[in-house]
Amino acid sequence: MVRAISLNNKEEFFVSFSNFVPVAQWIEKLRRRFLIQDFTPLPADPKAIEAAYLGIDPTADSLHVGHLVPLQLLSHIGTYGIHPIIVIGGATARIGDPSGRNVERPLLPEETIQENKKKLAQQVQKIIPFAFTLLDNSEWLGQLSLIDFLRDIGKHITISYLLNKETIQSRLESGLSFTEFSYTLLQAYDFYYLLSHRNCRLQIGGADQWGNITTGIELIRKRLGIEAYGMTCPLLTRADGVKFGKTAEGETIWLDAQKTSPYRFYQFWLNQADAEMRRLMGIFSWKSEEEVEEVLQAHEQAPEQRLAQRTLAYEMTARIHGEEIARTVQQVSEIVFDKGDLKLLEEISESLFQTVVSEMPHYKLNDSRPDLPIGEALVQVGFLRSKSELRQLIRQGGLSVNRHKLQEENLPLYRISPLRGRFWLVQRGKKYLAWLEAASVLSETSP
RNA sequence: GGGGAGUUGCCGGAGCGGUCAAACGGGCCUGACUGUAAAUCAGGUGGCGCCACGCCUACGGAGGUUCGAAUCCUCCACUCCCCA
Repeated sequence: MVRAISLNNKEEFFVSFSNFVPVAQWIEKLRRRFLIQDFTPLPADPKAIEAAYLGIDPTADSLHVGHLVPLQLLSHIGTYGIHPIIVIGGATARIGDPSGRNVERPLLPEETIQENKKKLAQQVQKIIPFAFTLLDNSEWLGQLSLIDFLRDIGKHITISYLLNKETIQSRLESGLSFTEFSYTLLQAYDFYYLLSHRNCRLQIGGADQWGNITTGIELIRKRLGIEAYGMTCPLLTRADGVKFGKTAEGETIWLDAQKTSPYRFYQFWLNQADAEMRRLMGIFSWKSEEEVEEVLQAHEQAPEQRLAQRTLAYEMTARIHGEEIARTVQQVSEIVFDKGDLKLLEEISESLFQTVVSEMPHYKLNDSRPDLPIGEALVQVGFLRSKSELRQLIRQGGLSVNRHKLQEENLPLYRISPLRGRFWLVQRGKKYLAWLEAASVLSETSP
């Protein structure tokens, strides 16, 4: 049985610390960055590891911010001289990993997986800042015949071993197909294959991957008599238990600009709580420990400046979307929040104004009646869900147009003069800002 | 195969013939306080309307009993538990 060294158990940690000095040093660094949850006993000499791998199944067409955590861990390990390997699970995505799931996954069509694979590969390039190897496990799993699999792999792992896995046990009652049950073995085979062909001895993953990782280690030990290693990063949750990378409303923050605009992406980081910043900067920032410390110190001097959030938000946006876009969305955020003066919006250049509009949520009217009531416009366009919500907001003073609190739902929209002849800055609550664009005068098709 | 329990709003969970658009808690939304933080407090949280009053749609699905059903009956579907 593979034993975990849990960081919750300090005594055990320090035992391992004294046993494996060089590796223990970088473990300690990673620990201070909150990047490690558990790991198996590791060899003292990092050369014994050579390469480390992380598997990602192309089950969606983009990575989201949650994926960044294991990717950062892998990257950091890379900086200690261990070659990173990313395995895109083209084959395993066709099966579906039951870990951390309480219902059977729907099977994905082959074309979708192929498209997802390409997109994820591109995104990974942006995240790992140096050379790494990218593989697709269909390369070897596709070759594997069922009979060979059962003889060579299945024979080494007992059912009771698998049934003891927490991820499998928790699904036994709610239903687990044989297909998903087999997933663990396929991932174990990945590890076995990578060790055999790439001399990769370390697998990393999220905490939910622990069971899959240790099965691989077990398989390698039994078949080859070689020791392999595993390491997991924490699954980030916020104080309230919501998965990190999802907003409170359940919206996922994707890396793909089409799915999550760079403005939203920037705002996501900017809105993080002070108390989380040490951990978040440790995990996500490439700044050195000293630099992070400096930022946090400065932040504490004047928390209202939100320096830590701004710093991280900029860094992350620049990494994923590029410096130029990062600068733009930062500027846009400042224009609409900090210096929320409408005059400024009238004064900036047309192209900058266009950028502001296109970066932010944007609703377009197609009703050009001159007496269109403002409330109706906002509901029609989807900014508000219903008239009930509209009234509710007005009653509480949570709705404004061009920075003026709205008090009357039936006020004709055009009574409020739009910015630049056709835009209104509409605001719901404190943070949700969007643009409402007037219907073009030519398309007068409304009844 | 036999016996038992259950399916309620975003979630958990009350309700067991009318006063139920459904207690309570969580979540979420909004407000106050602030720093686009946290904590706290307050209001709201099916939809619509001429909004302190009314209408429509809702308590797994389909029928039925009744002046009246989330609540009773029948059938169907699904879930869980115990015994074989």
